[in-house]
Amino acid sequence: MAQEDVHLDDAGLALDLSLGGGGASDAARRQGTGGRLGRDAARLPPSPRALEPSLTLSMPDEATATGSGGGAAHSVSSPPAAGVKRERVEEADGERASSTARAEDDDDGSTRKKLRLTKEQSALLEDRFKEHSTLNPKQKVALAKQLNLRPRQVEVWFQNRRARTKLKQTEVDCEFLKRCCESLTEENRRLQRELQELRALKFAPPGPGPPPPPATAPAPFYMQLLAATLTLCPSCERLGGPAAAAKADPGRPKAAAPAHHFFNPFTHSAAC
DNA sequence: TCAGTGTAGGTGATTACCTCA
DNA sequence: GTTGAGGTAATCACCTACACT
Repeated sequence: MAQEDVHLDDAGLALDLSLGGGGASDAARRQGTGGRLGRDAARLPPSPRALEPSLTLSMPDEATATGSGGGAAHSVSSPPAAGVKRERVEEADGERASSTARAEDDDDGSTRKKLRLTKEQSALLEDRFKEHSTLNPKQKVALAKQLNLRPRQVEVWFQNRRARTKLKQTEVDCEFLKRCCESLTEENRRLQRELQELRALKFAPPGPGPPPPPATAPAPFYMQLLAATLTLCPSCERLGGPAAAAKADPGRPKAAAPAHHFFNPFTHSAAC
């Protein structure tokens, strides 16, 4: 993605928004254009462990799930001479492959398998993630057992889910800031125009009739957004909104918020 | 219309590093 | 100060969907 910069020079406020990332192709990334290259360059080429195939493409109930004779293609013992893609092609019935708790290391040892969770597994993981974005070891083992996965797989799934959720939120935040900046720019232009008009009026000869009332522009977009998104400081628990205050401290009276401590949702900091 | 191909995006897995008890 | 567990960040590698020829 191209970098986008937003400047608000007119208002004496400058803010650069870099909306980067996601632009690197697989090929580019494989050539080491990633941001962590400096720290991780030493791990190229990949360690033997990275090349270890750790999982298989078998369904726990594939005999019944596929309902056809094509299920044998998932077998671990099938000759993997041509690598993973051949195995995918051989999934004639289109059933999504899944790793299972029974998964074992592949005999082949040349490439690691790309596995897909079933819809049911993904749905349950999503449900659990909505409840809690982290799992304690007990929950992890229980969920793994329920899904017929290894605890490590559940752990990895949650790690990736957290990372990608955060990434999406960052993108949303960037978009929000971008719109804020656009709104500020427009507001600044409007104020500049207004100032010019006032200056012109000051030096204009007095005319008959009362001066026109000041134009009441609607609240600028950024103000509306800020009002909608700013919450009160969670660290000092001085939450202004009734719902937020009740959530933070149900025992606290709703009116017991003497000072407003605005919380910046982007920096996760408060001015208190 | 169909097959082959290139590409972008999604996602499971790995690795290095950081934080904290 | 050391250690182990669990977290994040970055990345790899595979797979799929889709556009294009």
